[in-house]
Amino acid sequence: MSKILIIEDNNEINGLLSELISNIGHQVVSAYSGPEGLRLFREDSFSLILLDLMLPGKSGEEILVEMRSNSNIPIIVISAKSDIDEKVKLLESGANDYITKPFDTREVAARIEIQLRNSTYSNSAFVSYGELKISSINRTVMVNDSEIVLTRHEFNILELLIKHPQKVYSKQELYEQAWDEMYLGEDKTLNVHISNIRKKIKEYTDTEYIETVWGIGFRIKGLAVGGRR
Amino acid sequence: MSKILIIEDNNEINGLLSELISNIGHQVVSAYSGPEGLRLFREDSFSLILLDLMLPGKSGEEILVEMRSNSNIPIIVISAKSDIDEKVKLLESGANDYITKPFDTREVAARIEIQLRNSTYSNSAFVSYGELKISSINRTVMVNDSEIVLTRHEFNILELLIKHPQKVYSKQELYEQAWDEMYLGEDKTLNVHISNIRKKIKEYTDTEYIETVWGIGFRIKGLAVGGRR
DNA sequence: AAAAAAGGTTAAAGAAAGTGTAAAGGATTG
DNA sequence: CAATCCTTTACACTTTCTTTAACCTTTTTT
Repeated sequence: MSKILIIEDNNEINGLLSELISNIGHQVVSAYSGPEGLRLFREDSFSLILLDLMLPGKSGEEILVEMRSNSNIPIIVISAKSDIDEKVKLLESGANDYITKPFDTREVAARIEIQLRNSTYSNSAFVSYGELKISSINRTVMVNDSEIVLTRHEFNILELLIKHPQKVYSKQELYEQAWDEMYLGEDKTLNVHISNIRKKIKEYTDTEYIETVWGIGFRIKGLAVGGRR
Repeated sequence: MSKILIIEDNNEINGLLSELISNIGHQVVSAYSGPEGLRLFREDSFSLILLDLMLPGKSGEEILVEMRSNSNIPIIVISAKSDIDEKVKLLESGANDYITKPFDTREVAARIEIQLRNSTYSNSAFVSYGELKISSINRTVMVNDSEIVLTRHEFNILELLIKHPQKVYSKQELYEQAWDEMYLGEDKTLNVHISNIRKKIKEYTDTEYIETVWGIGFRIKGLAVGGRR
């Protein structure tokens, strides 16, 4: 089962797609505007995105480019525009498929499955964040194009943080998700691992990527300048 | 540059596609009938196939099914039929994309690039990886031109690893795919097989090809790596 | 500004995971 | 139905990772 994000302002169409995706056994999250879609994209992690072009707040084109700048998640554009120039432009700037409205639900379902099938084996499934680039399939992390080798737990931790930038992970959440075990409070183990990850990242950059959130846990530090302490 | 096979009986369209593909920098081979296309597919190795549906000799549907039975090569169907049932059926039976005639050449170009971009697929009779050369059809493995004889499970394991270099296979994935049976955790069997494969490979080379990923599983070791701990 | 609380770092002991050999147990085949 | 080959189990050994513990630093509270 995959988690799919629908970005579509029209309530009816959003509902229709949502139902369709549930029916073929996937989990759905709906966004009704560009910024909302981008926020969800950044905070959560999805296997595929269905993107409408005409959106309030921010156009689908802009969203596509923004998502492509640090992820190669499959994106299917759904649009009422049948303008061929637009279509080609979108496909060239990174959309994986382009479906014109009105669409047939079975065709949409089939095209979703094709994308999901492709991305399972494509060894290019990665997410970048600043100088970091992480591949879940290869379980590798690159810092400025140099590979750093992380152990199992180290990788799990960094993967969680990078795939959900902005999100603050409590120590308990981090522990339970990276270890898949109960967290029994007051444990320095996690700190040691965080320390080790930081040390490895520092071999290739001076930027600090893991931010400590006092009294709570950790998160990936925002890239934009002007961070507070 | 990729090698692309066009299977299309209409001379004019075949020529048009052929020119288009050359223009975007790929190599083209043209077939004008189903059987001819299949023969070329078997004899040569391509990165992608453009398949017309209405063909003399053998229908595009049949060809699709036949190719899919033993290959994951990206196949783009190009058809005059805009019948939605047909379209869905084809997409579900393994086509990667479906373009209806008349088509825009730029769109075709863009869709070809998308397929090539996501696929790591190779249709060669042999897959080579460094000094290893593996033939799925003959179920043989050569190391520096000397054949090593692997048992069924040994071959299945090495085949998986080599066909998806870089990808880390968890023990569970490896077991379930090589045995086609449920993995019930904590099993040393896989390790013994890995060990045996390594031993056989070592008869003819000093390079270590199978890398252990601690706590996870195994993968084929990168050929030119600069990783550090 | 001192005390208290939370986090950071290091090194080393201990736990967990992986390796390779050998032999037992199954399956297959002539 | 016996011989053979493959798979699995067992075990002693090696490697790597995780955790503990001690001590240090930073931040917050009083």
